[in-house]
Amino acid sequence: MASPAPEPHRYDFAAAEPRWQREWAARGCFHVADCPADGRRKYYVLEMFPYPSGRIHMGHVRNYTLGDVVARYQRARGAVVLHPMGWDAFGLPAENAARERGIHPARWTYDNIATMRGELQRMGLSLDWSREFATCDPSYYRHQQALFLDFLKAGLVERREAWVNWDPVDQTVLANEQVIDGRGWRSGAPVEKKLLSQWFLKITRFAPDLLAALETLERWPERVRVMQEKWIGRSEGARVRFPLTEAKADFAAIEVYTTRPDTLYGMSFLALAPEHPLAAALSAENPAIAAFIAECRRLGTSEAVIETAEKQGLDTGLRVRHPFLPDQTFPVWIANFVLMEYGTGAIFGCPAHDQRDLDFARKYRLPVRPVVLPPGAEAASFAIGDEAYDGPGAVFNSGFLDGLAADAAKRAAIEALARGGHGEGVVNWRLRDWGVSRQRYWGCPIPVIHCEACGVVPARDLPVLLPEDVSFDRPGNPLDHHPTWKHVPCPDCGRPARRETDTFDTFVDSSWYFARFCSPRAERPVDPEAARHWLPVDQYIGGIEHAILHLLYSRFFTRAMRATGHLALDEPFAGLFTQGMVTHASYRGADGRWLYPDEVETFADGSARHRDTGEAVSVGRVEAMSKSKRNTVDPGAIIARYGADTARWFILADNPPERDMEWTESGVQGAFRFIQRLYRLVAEIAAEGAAPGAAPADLSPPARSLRQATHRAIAAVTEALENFGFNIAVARIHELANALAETPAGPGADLRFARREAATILSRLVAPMMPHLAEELQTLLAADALLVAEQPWPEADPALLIRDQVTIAVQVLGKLRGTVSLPPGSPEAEVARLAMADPNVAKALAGRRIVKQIFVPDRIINFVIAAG
RNA sequence: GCGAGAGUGGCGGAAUGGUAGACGCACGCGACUCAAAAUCGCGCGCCGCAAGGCAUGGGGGUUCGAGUCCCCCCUCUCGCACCA
Repeated sequence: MASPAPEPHRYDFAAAEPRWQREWAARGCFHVADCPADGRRKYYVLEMFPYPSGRIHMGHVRNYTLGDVVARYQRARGAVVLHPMGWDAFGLPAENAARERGIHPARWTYDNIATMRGELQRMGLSLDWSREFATCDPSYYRHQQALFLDFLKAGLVERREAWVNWDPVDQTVLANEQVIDGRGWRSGAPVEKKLLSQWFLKITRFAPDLLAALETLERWPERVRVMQEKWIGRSEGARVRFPLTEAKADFAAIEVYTTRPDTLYGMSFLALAPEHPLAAALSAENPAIAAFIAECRRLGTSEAVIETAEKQGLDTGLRVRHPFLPDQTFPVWIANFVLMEYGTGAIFGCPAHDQRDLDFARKYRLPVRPVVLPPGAEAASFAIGDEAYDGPGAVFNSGFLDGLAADAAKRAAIEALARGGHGEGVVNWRLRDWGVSRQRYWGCPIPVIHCEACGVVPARDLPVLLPEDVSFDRPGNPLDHHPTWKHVPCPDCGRPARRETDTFDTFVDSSWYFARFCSPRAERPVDPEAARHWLPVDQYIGGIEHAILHLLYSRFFTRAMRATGHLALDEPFAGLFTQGMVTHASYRGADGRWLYPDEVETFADGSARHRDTGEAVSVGRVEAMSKSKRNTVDPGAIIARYGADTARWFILADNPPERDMEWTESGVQGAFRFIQRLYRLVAEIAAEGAAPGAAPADLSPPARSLRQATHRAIAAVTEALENFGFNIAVARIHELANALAETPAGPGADLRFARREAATILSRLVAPMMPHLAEELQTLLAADALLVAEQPWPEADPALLIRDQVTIAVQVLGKLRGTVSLPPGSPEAEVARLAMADPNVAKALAGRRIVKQIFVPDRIINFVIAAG
C-alpha cells in the first residue's frame, strides 16, 4: 500500500510529526534540571529501558506510549516531569554478534543504539534526551564499580565458592535458562557442574525488610507483591541436630531444618541431599553411594526430568539418635528429592504428615506413624493411606506433646530441643544471595585485584576499563585470554598481581539506573540533592517478566545504597504498572512454513491467502509476537505508513493496558481514520472564523448541549487518565467528537463559541495520546504563543456537568417497564406520578397493589407489587 | 499440586448493587461516484411478524433489584512448583 497522498483537508502526518518533534526539542519542552528551583510538584515517570538489540518492537512501542501519556498528562497538570531514557547495553548478544560477524561488541551496541534512538524519537516521546546514557558507557559503569567497592567495604559483598553450569566447549558459565535438556544452548555439549569462586551480593541480609516493605507498596500490582513474597520465602521452624550413632568424616550429628517440630515423634528416617557434604564424604569410600549420587546429578540438570522423577533413595547404613526418643535410632538415607539449596540440605522424614515423605516411605517400606489426629478421628483407628495428613489436629503418640494443638506443640517441642541442646527455633528464608560473577567480556569489570600476598584488593583509579583489543576466536572469556590486561601490580604492595576477569551480571547495571537518571552527569553515582528531589520514581512501567528479579534487585540496591550513604530512600518505585504483551495472529503456508503478516491477505470470512502466490494460508493462534513465528509487525513500517500518532492511538484504544492486546491491521486503520476525521472536523470549525472570547450568556439548546458534552468529556477523560483507563479515555473522546459532528454550525455566536470550544478541548484531551495531532489542531484553530505541550490541562466547569434532564428507569418488581425524563433532583412523588402515567408501566401495575416503592434519586424507581 | 487473574454480542471491550452491551472493529443496507476508495446516513446480542421473552461460563443464595456481593462447580491464562 502506498502512503496516503496529502490532500487539502487531509492531515499530512509525514510532514507534521517531524516538524513538531523538532519544535519540542528546539523549545526544550521536556528538559528538566537535576535540582529544579521552582516549587512545583515533581513527577518521575520511568519506563523500563530497552536492551539495544537492533530495532524496537511493538512491546517497546506499547511500553513507551503508556509512559508518555502519563508524562504528558502530568506535565499538563502542572508537575515538573522527569522522563528519561537510556540503554541496558551490556550483555551476551553483543558478544555473539562479535563471534558470528566479527563486529566489536561496542560497535554493534552503539550502532544499535543510534538506530533505536531514531526510532524512539520518531514516536514523539516527551523524553529529556539530555539525560541519556548507556550502561556500557565508562561514565556510567565507573560509578557502578565505586558502588561495588563501597558495598564491599560495608560487608555487603562476599566471595565464595558456588556451583555453576559450565559449558566445556564454550568454556563459559551458563545461566539456568541457557541450559536446555542438560546441554549448552550454543554448543550442545553436556553441561557440567563446576565449583567456582564467585562474587555474591548479600541480598539475604535485607530479606526481612524486603519482605516487610512489600506492604507499603500500595501502588504495585498485588500479584507482583505476592510473587516477591514467595520468592523471599520466609518460614518459621526449628533446626534440629540428630547425633550419629557413630561419627563419620567430621560429622558427629546431622542438622535438619523443619517447619513441623510438632511431628518429631512421627519420624521414620532422615534423608540427605545428594550434594550434602556428608554424602560426598561417604561416596569416597562407598562406590554404590558414589554411583547413586552421580545418577542424581545426571538427572538433576533437566527440569522436565525433575518434574516426573520418581523419588529415589539409598540407605547409607548410618543411623541417628532421636532427641526425644533416646533409645531409638533411625536410618540415614540419601534421597533425590532433598534440596541442598534449601534449609540445611537434610530433612527428617515424617511420612504420616508429609506427602513427599509418605511417597518415599511407601516405596522403601519405611514405617508410617501418625502423630496428629484430625478433629473427630479416633486415635485407635486412625490410619494413613496414600495421602499424608497435613491439616490441623491434636498431637498424639508423642510423649510430652500429647494433646497439644499444632502451634502449642511446636512451641513446646522447640523449648525442649533448646533445653536439651538438640536444636532451636529459627526463621528460614528461601532467598539466596545474588551471584553476580559472569565469565564474559561485554559487562562491567568487577573492580578488584587478586594479590598473592594481600588477597583481594580494591582497584584504584576507577573506572577499570574494558580493553578494546579483544579476540573472540577462542572459546572462553576474552578478558582472561587477553595478553596483558589482567597483569597489574598490586595497588597495596606493588608486586605482580592479576585483575579479576569476571564481569557483573547485567542485572546489576539495571538495578540503579533509575537513580542515576536524577543526575546523570554527576561526579559520583548519585547527587544527593537531585536524588532527594526526584526519588522515588512515581510511576514505573514495564513488563511483568521482571516481576521478581529486576524489581527485587533494584529494591536491594536501594537498601545497599542507603546503607553506604548514597541514597536516603526506602523504596525505589512508588507506583508500578505492568503492561500486557502485544500479540498477533500467526500464519502458515501449505508447506507449514511461517509467513509474515505482510505476505498474507485476509478476508472477511476469516480465510487467508498468500498475497503473491494465492496459495491458501492457515490462520493460527493469536500469540505473543516472536521472530520464530514470524507474527511480528515492524513499528518503523507502521510509523512510516500511518504515523506515530496512529500507532499510539491504536495501542491505547484497543483494550486495557494491563491485558495482552492483539495488533490488527483493521484496528490501525480505524485509528488512522479517526485522526483524519478529527482533523477534518477541526479544520471545518477553523474555517468558520472567529468566535466570541467568552461564552455568550444565552445558549440555544444545541449549543448548551454541546458545551455540556465538552465539559463532561473533560471530567471523564481526566478520571480515565488518572486510573490508567486509556481505552476509556479514547471512548470518551470519540463521544465528544461525535457530539461535535452532530452539532451543525448555526448562525448564532453561541454555536460558534460552543463548537470552537469543543474543538479546542478536543485538541487538549488528545494531546497526551496523540501529541503531534494536538499541535496541528491547535495551529488550525489559532496561532498560539504556547504549544499544546506547554498548555495546562483543561478544567471542567461544574455548572456544565449538571444535566438539564435525567432519564430515570421505571421498574415493576425489578423488571424494566419504561423510563421517564425529568430535571435532576425531582421528588419521589413527582417521579412516581409520571412513571405510573407510562402506558407500559400502567399495564404492568393494572389491578395490583403496590406494596413498596424503592426510589433512588435521578436513577430508578421500582414498584414492588403484591403477589397474585 | 499451590497461588493469582480472567470468562459479557462475530471481535476488542464498557458498566459507584440501580436502563447490560458505552466506545470502537467487523458486517449489512443506503447516499455520493461512470466505478472504486474515501466520506456521510441508517441498522447491528439472541429468539420472535409482533407483543414479548431470553441473555454477562454453569448451579444455588442474599436483595425491591446482581455482570457486580456470598457459596459450590467448570474452563482458560499466567506465575511458582519435591522449599521439608
